[in-house]
Amino acid sequence: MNIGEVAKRAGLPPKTIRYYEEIGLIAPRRDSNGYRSFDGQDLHRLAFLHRARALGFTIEDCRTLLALYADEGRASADVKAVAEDHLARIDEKISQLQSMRDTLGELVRSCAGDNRPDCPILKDLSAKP
Amino acid sequence: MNIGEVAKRAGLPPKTIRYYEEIGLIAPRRDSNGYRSFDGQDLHRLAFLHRARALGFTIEDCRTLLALYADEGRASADVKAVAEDHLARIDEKISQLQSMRDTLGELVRSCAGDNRPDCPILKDLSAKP
DNA sequence: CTCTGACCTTCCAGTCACGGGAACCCCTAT
DNA sequence: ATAGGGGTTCCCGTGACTGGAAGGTCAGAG
Repeated sequence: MNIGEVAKRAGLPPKTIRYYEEIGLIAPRRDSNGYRSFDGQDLHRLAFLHRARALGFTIEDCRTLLALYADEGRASADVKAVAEDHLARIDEKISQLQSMRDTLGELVRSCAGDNRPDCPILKDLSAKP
Repeated sequence: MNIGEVAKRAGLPPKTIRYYEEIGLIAPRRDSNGYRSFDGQDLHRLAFLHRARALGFTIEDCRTLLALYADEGRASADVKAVAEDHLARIDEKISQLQSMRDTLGELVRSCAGDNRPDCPILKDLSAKP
């Protein structure tokens, strides 16, 4: 499989696949003409990466997860630890965003949004602490 | 005021303040020795920026908001529009994260987390579509 | 007067996970 | 022979900073 074909199947842009090779997440072999040649296992790893990235895991998390996946003697606790850390980061991010959203929503709600200059949003932003 | 002093008062690192000057968000005058010299208005702008960034506005949003703030003839509708756009982006981000969180939470919940290798998390990541 | 240490300055590099684009090579079909 | 649609490498840019190096400035201590 050439890169275009595997890209379509894995649902990742060719650029991203080249990048993943560059940082050592995959290592497809090369044809005599220099083209990357992907086999089923490469595709499988790429699909894995696609799914893991869609769940928000960082590239380094993905590296760890791929290593655990390849390690038959892994402990599921190690996988779970990675996922739990990530989950905690997501939760933190969500609560930050929700706090922003609450404040901002209140400001938006209280702003007339007409052609007069008075604006509680600007008033809040410029409030002395 | 030197940069250290204004940094403390505005709650921003000196590095960030220099960066804000570089991209034209502030323009403090300079002392004869080359040191930046901040007045009350500079401090006020920096506090404004600090607050706006804390609400998640991008730097370009901040630039717009500062311009609107300075414009006595502004329409509050323009301010509200910026805030509403931003609010929409936040909501989208939150729902993305929550969808990740739901999936990931389910996976974590179903993983034994012991020293056996079987792991539903890896199973999910490596599932063929 | 010198020295120390805390400031300040600029400039350069790195972050994260790619994306755009240039310049060039390869393969197939017409 | 040529046109097109692949592929390749390399370099730059993204957002919003952060770290660090190399060096100028200033106040107080000895």
